[in-house]
Amino acid sequence: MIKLNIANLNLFQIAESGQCFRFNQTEHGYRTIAEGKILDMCQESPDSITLNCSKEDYKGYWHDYLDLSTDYASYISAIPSNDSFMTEAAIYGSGIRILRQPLFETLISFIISQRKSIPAIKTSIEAICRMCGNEIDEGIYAFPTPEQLASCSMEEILSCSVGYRARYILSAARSVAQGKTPLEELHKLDDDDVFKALLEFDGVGVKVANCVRLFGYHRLAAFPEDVWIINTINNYYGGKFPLDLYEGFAGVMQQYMFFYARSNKLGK
DNA sequence: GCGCAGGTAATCT
DNA sequence: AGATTACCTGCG
Repeated sequence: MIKLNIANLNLFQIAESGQCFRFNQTEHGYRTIAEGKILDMCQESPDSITLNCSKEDYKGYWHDYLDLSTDYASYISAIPSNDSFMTEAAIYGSGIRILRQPLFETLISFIISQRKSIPAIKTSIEAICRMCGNEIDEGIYAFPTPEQLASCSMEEILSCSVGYRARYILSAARSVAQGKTPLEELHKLDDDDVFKALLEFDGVGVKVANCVRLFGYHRLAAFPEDVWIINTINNYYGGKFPLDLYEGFAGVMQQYMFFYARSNKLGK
């Protein structure tokens, strides 16, 4: 058990921020599953959490997964005081951190996300894990590797309620499994080239590529525009968000905006 | 029972 | 380039 005293980290806010689909509330706290590992977490106070994992796993994986080295307070204090919406939104979601999620899982998850509600996305992802992921613990399955998913038939993938996205999923899994698109290698590229490489996948457009760039590759400059963000910009920024004010960390602002708008059912 | 959901690609003008 | 439309299916 690891106890951390840290500001700007709220498990509820992260779970509801829309960046992750297997980071969910449990009886006692929160649980996330990533890279074949399970992490149980508990919010002990606004400024402290406990993690149920070994020191090795913490240092070797979860520390970076939870993005604990990034100073979010500095991003929040960089918000100009005349941007009253963002000031408010950042206070509201000040515990959000942008996770470093497994690349392949992030890619497939956001391909699934198109025109689906968040609960429906989660249902499909769990079905895929159960269908072909390793069983990590009793009834708990890892997200499949590219090879595992690529070896599934179209019918099997269709059975996970993904509809017309099935061919996108299979095509992406095959491309990665065959080494045609080496996801890990893309880490070396700059933001623009990561974006272009992701757009090569069939079924990946601007929105999904930006989500993978932000939530997988941790490129904080990426600014995914989904319906919540578009509505918010239309309603509160006159249709144009001042991206230049947030150069290099607009993705963090996107998260504050999304969480604030969706939690308060703004826009629509 | 029924519209819609964290979009994308194809097919128009 | 910009606008329009079909698309699977579970959730509310």
